[in-house]
Amino acid sequence: MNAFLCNSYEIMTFDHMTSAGYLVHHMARLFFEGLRKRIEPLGIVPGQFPALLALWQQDGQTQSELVEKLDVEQATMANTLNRMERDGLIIRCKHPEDGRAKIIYLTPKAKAIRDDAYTAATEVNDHALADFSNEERSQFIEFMQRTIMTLRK
Amino acid sequence: MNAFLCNSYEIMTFDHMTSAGYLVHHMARLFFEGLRKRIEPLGIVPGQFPALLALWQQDGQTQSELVEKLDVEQATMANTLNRMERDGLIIRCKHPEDGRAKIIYLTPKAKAIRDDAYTAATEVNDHALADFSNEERSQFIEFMQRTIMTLRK
DNA sequence: TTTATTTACATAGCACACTATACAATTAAA
DNA sequence: TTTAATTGTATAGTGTGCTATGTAAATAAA
Repeated sequence: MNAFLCNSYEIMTFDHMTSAGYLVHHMARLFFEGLRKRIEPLGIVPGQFPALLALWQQDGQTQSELVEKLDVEQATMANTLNRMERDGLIIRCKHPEDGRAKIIYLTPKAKAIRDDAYTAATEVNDHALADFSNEERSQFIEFMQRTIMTLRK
Repeated sequence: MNAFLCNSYEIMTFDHMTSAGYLVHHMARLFFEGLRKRIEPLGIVPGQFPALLALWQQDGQTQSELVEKLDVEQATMANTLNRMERDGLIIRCKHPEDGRAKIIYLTPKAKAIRDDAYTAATEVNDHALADFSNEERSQFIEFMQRTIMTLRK
């Protein structure tokens, strides 16, 4: 259980139960799947959530603005937007001033599911932190924010 | 910044900066990429890490044992093992008693990189939590363990 | 003993992350 | 003004997760 309980260096191993990276990865998969099940009825998938959040907050952004805000690679964003366009969640319009850029607009379908999507995401978060006190909860959030700041450099 | 600062319900939005799921997902991507860069010289990729950890700890396990320990789907494990076999990290041998099962053994190549891989993973964790006190660190780890327990049901 | 169920594994198909690369439009330098 | 560098987007290729499905071997039920 604890590395210090090992009786020799030879059998002392990297412990996945106390590795931050390992735990983060495991958590991420569980959150992702929890969200997937809840938003499936809405016709969206977890990978579309960040872009939807940004566009619900402010419709009509360019791809590069979304890339900046969501901290994903440009190619990832382009592919995600392709699927969202295919699924009737967004349309891409020409930018009036910049011939390279395109402006992303939400369709009525995407606008309509906003509140249900918020509810689904909140449910996942609440379930995950059900046994946390309010103080623990905000401390956990703060720890994660700090970690992200550090890793983004 | 804070939902309570919004002056009306209408413009109050789900905040990605305080959503546990959003933060976990972002963290996971950053850890993943940090590890990727460090273990690339070793000839392995982050998705192989969990299986390698389990096999470094105990060589010669079946696929179903790994699936159980790593909490991934059987298909995910099978595909990961396919790539590991292709990359010369493991070999699959017939199980002496069970004709369905196969036993996974590490190759010398996989055994040889163990210590360097531990070092790489430790570096990522230490970098991510560089500004955490020992107490904060263990609290963070405990929060994540609790979250995983809850989400696994 | 024959049949049904369960178990161990493989594969197909898809989502979503990445790097590497290409190209056209804009902006800066010469 | 012509050329060079930068910017916005798209696509190809790959890794790693998922679900759904198929198959052979082992076990349970009949």
